[in-house]
Amino acid sequence: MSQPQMDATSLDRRSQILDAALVCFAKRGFHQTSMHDISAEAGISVGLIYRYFENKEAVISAMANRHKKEISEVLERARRAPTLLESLEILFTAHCCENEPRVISAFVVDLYAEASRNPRVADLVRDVLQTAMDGVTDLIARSPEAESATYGLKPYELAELIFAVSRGMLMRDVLQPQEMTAAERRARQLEVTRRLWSLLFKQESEPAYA
Amino acid sequence: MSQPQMDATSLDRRSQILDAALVCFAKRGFHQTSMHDISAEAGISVGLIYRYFENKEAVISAMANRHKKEISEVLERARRAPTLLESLEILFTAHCCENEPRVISAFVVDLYAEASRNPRVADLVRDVLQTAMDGVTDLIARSPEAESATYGLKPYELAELIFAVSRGMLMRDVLQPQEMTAAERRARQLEVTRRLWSLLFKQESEPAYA
Amino acid sequence: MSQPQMDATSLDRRSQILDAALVCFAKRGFHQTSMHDISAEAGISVGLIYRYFENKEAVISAMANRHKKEISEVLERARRAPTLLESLEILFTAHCCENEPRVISAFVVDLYAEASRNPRVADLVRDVLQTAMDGVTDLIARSPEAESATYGLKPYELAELIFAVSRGMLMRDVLQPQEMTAAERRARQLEVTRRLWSLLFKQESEPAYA
Amino acid sequence: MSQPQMDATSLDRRSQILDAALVCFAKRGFHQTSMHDISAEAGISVGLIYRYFENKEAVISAMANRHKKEISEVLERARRAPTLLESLEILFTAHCCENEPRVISAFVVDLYAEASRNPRVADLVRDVLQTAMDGVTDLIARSPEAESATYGLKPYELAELIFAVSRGMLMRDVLQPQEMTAAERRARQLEVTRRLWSLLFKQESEPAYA
DNA sequence: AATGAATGAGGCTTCATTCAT
DNA sequence: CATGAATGAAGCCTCATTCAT
Repeated sequence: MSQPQMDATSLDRRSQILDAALVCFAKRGFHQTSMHDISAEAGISVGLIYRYFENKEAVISAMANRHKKEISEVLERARRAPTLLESLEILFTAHCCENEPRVISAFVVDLYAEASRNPRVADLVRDVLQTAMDGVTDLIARSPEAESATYGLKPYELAELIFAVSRGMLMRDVLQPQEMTAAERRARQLEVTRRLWSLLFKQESEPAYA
Repeated sequence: MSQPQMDATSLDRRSQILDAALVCFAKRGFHQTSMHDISAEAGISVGLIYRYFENKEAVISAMANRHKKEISEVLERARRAPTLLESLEILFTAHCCENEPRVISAFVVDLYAEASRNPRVADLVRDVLQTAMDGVTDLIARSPEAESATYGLKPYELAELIFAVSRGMLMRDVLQPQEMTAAERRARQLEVTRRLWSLLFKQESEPAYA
Repeated sequence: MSQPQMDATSLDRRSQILDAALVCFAKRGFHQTSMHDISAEAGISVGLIYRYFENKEAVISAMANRHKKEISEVLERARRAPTLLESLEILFTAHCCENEPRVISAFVVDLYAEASRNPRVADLVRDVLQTAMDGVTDLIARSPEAESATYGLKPYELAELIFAVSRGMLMRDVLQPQEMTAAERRARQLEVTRRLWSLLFKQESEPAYA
Repeated sequence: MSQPQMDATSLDRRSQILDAALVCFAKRGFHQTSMHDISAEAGISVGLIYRYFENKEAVISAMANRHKKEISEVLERARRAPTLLESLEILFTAHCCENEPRVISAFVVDLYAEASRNPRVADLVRDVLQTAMDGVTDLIARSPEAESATYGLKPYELAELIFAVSRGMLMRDVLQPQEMTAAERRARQLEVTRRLWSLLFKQESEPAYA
C-alpha cells in the first residue's frame, strides 16, 4: 500500500526484485532467504526493496501473485494448442524451460508449504489452482479426444487427476539431482504426460507413442 | 549420532521430542519453528533437546527418518490388504488419521522443500520414495486386478502415476482449510483413490462405484 | 577480511570498537567479555560490531594486530632515544601511560594465554616478539654503552634477557592492586629498568643511581 | 565449605579432579573449560565434582592453591641444592618436567590473567610469589657465590630480577610450538638460567660453562 | 530515487548447577 | 557415594526493518 507509483519504471524495479527473489527463494527457500540475499542478487541496496515492497511478506505475496500470472499465461498457451495432448504437454513442462515462464519446482513446493500457514498465500494458491482447473476442465469438455466418456469420469474429475499428477511430478522434481538439465527434465515430464494422456483419453486402442 | 544412550528411556525422550517437533513443524514449518517452540510443545526445557539431538538439523533429519519408518509401516499394511484397491486406499489415506501414522501433509510438503536444499534430507526422501515405489510396483505385479496390461503400461509405470497422484493430493491437502476434519479429508482421498483405481485397473466395464 | 569498506569512517568505527574491546578485555578477559559488553562500552548496538568484524575471534585477532602496531611504534620511539638506557625506559614503561599506546598489562597476559591455544594469535604474538627482539638487538649492537662485551653475552642474548624481564614485570603488574596509579607503576618499572641496565651494561664501576 | 570430610579418600578424589582440571585448563584455559570437560577427563560424573568443590570457581582456587604448594616444593628442592646455580636451575626448569611438579606454562599464564580479575586468586598468587621471592632472597643472601655485592644490588633486588626473568620465560614458553618436547624446553631454560647466573653472580671471570 | 549504516529482537546453542535415583 | 538427566540463563550471531544522507 505504500507503493505510490505504478508507472513503468516502478514495475521494472518490482520485476527486477522479484526476479532476484525467485532465484533466492528457489535456492534457499522463503525463510532462509534474507532481504540482503535478494538485494545482492538484484544488485541493489536493501533499502530499495522497501521502497517497492512493504516487507518481506509482501515480496512473498507478490511472488505468489506472479506465479498466478505465469500460470495464467501457461494456461492461455495451453488453450491455444491444437490438440488436448499438446495442451497437456505445455502444462506439464512449463517449469522445465530454462527461463521465461519461471515456474520453478522448488519455489512452487515452498509456495504450497507457505500456503499451509499463511492464509493470504493460501488464498492466492487456491485461486491459481481453481482458475487452472477450470481452464483445463473447459479444455477437456471441448476436446474431441475426450468426447467418449472416459469410464464415466466427468471433465472436472479428469482435470483433478491431471493436476494431481502435475503437482506430484513437481514434488518429485525437487528430488532430482541439480545436475539434471532442463532438457532432461522436460523429457521426463513429456513421457509421463503422454502416459497419462493415453490412459485418460485413448482407452480403445494402440499405444500412444512408440 | 553423538547420543551415547539408546535405552528405552532415551528412545522415549527422543520420541517425545519428535512428537512435539512434528506438531510444530506441521504448524509453522521447519525453519519457522524455534527450538523453544519444540521444547514448549514437549513440555521440557530447551537444553534437554540438545542431550538427545546434536542440533536442529539433527531433529529435522530424525523426523525425516521417522517419516521413512512410518511410510514403511503403511506400505506393510498396504501389502497385507486383500485387494489392490484396498491397498491403494491405505496408501492414500495414511496421513488422514487423526494420529497414529502421523504423516501430516504440511510436514511432508515441507520435507520435500527441505530436500530440495538439504542433500541429507534429499537422500532420505528419495530412499523413502524408491522403497515405496518398489513395494507398490510389486503389489501391482502380483495383483490379479492388474493382470490385463493396462494400455501397455508396466507395473512400474502405473506405480509412478499412482505416487504422482498421491503426492499431488497431499499438496492440495495443505490448501484445505484447517477446519476440515480428518474424516472429511479421508473421504476426499478415498474418492480420488477409487476414481484413479477404476481408471487404471478397470477399464472395460461398468462404473466402479455407485 | 569480509569488510568491504576501508574508508576513513569504517576505520574510525573499527577503532572505536577496538577501543571498547580493549577496555573490556583488560577488565574481564577475552572470553569473559561478551559482545554485548563491547557494544555497550562502545555505545553502539551489538549488531553493528558484526558489520566491522566477522565474529568475536576476529575482534581478538584485530586487537592482537593493533598490539603489534603499537609495539612497533614503541620500538620506533625507543630507537630514536639518545641513549640505550632511555630506549629501555621507553620499552619498559610503554604500558604505564594512562592511554596513548594502550598496551595494558592484563590484556597482554590474556593475549599470551590466548596465544597458547589459538594458532592465529600465537603467530601474531610471535611475530611481534621477534620484531621487537630484532629491533632491540640492533639497538644494543649499535650502542656505545654495550660496546664492551658484557661477559661474552651477544647482543641477541642480552635482548632475550631484557625481554624476559620486561614480560616478567608485566605479569607481576597484573597482581598489583588496581588502585595503583599509572605514575606509580611507571616509577616501579623505571627502577627495575635502571637496575637491569646497570647490571647489563655498566659492570665496571660505581652504583648506577644514588 | 560444603565439603564435609577431608579424609584420605576425599583428598584422593580432589586430587583426581584437580589433575583432570589442570589438563583441561592448560589445554583450553579456565573459562573455556566446562565442568563436563573436567569430569570427562577425570572419568567421573559432573555431579561428583560438586561433592568435592562448591563450584567452578572453587576448582580454580584450589588449582591456585595447589600451584602454591607445588611452588613451595620446588622452592624446598631448590633450597637443598648444593650451589646457587643449581638452585636456579631447579627453579627455572620446574615446569619442564613431563609430569610430577605440574607447573605448566599455559596454566600459570592463565592463572595470572585470572588473578588480574579475581581478587581471591590474586591474593593467592601474590602470596606464592612473595614466599618464593623470600626464599630465593634468603638463598642468595646465604650463598657464597653472591657474596661480593653485585654492583650494589641487594639480594632482594636480585631475586626480583630472577623472578622477572623466570616469569618472562614462562610467557615466552606458551608461544613455542606444541611439538617441542619437555627435554627441549628444559635445555632452553637451562641455557638462559646459566646466562643469567653468570651475569648476576660471576662478573669477574671466565665463562661459566663450555 | 537510492544507499547502507544502524538497531535490537530473537534464534541457536552451551554450560554451570541441581536433584531424583 | 555416585550418576547424569534436567533446567534456564546467557552468549554469539543473524536479519527484518528504519532512516539520515
